[in-house]
Amino acid sequence: SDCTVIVSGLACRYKFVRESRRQILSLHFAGDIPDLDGLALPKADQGVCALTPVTVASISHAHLRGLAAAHPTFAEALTRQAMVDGSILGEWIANVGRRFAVERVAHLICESFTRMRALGLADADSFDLPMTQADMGDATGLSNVHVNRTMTALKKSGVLAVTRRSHRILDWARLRDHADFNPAYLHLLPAA
Amino acid sequence: SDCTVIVSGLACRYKFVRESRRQILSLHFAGDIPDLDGLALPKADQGVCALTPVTVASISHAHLRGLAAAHPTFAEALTRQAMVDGSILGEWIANVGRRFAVERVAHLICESFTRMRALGLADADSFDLPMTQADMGDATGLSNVHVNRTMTALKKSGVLAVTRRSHRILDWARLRDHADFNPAYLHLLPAA
DNA sequence: CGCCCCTTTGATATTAATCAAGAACTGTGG
DNA sequence: CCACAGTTCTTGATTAATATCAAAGGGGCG
Repeated sequence: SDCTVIVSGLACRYKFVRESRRQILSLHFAGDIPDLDGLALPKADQGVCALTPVTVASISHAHLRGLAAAHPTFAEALTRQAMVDGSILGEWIANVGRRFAVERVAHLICESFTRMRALGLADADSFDLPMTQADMGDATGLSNVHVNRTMTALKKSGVLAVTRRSHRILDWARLRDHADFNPAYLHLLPAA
Repeated sequence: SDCTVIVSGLACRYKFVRESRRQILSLHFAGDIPDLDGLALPKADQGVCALTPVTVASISHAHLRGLAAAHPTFAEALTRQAMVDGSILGEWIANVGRRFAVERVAHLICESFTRMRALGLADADSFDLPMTQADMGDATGLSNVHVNRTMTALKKSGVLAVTRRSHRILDWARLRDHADFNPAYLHLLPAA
């Protein structure tokens, strides 16, 4: 009966298929509330876990509901966030359903970079994506091995350089093109 | 600035990847509001279309907001529905990302049957799923050809009989098992 | 009847998974 | 500082899953 707010670090929601295959459903950065749906749905059907060490805060559902009742703007922000989450989930379905491996991985990188940049967590051209390649596989529906080969290909093609999970974007236009990435679905507010 | 309520027929949300590959994101039956997110998000980034002839009703956002303000129970139902939608999207990501073709197709059938049954649109053991196999492919991230082979396999294995898009469930337990289907994510209210 | 759309089937090509092993890195304790 | 143990990354060889291409049947409908 509490919601979790990510304060720092990287978390994700996931589901298991047949107790063995993990699929990551969404990534959550500072400010996100991965289990917001717990407010309206009694029993959770998806897991939340940390991909890096994470610091979190808790807000009771009661408290959250109180805030929403007292401040309509807050309630609106909450539902808006829920809708954005849904929009991102939709893009992920398209990503795993209809994109090739290179496109999927590139898309994951584009999305992470764009979101982190919007949060001030990324530099103009480089950022830390602190997940393992196995995690990236679980996010894109690929095997860890294939993620590795795909990353190698992206590096060779010169759009990206990676050292110790720090990613440097060498050619954003081409990376975006590899990924078929259009940030509209993130519904970021026009550059503040 | 209107929301659409499905009154009858089958609709879906979808996205295109590179203008050529379609991915269906969700199915919508009578009572659903496929574009509810338009309430909080100004520009839609996903399409809605009919898979069968559909009758719809329109409600203006203003009206909807008025109803929500006047009747907290209604507002709650709305957000609850949005959360359930999100939960279903999550299961679809897992379906497309981590399941084999048979599992995906079987899962689509299990979900459709369960949802239609909950709405009184399906018989105890048979129902109409009025989408083409190409549509099923777009919903599961498979080619129409492979959907066909998979359906053939399901029919041969004796869990299902299909005539003219009318599906008869011959062995629900086994079908559910083929699909790795657990209806928890649908958050249906305990049998009324 | 004829046409169009959908389904079915076969042959082949492509994509990505799996298996296996070795290299590089991370952090740990001596 | 170094040896080490445990991950993670990388690479190769092989297999499995699914796409694509092509063409032939069916069914409904004007």
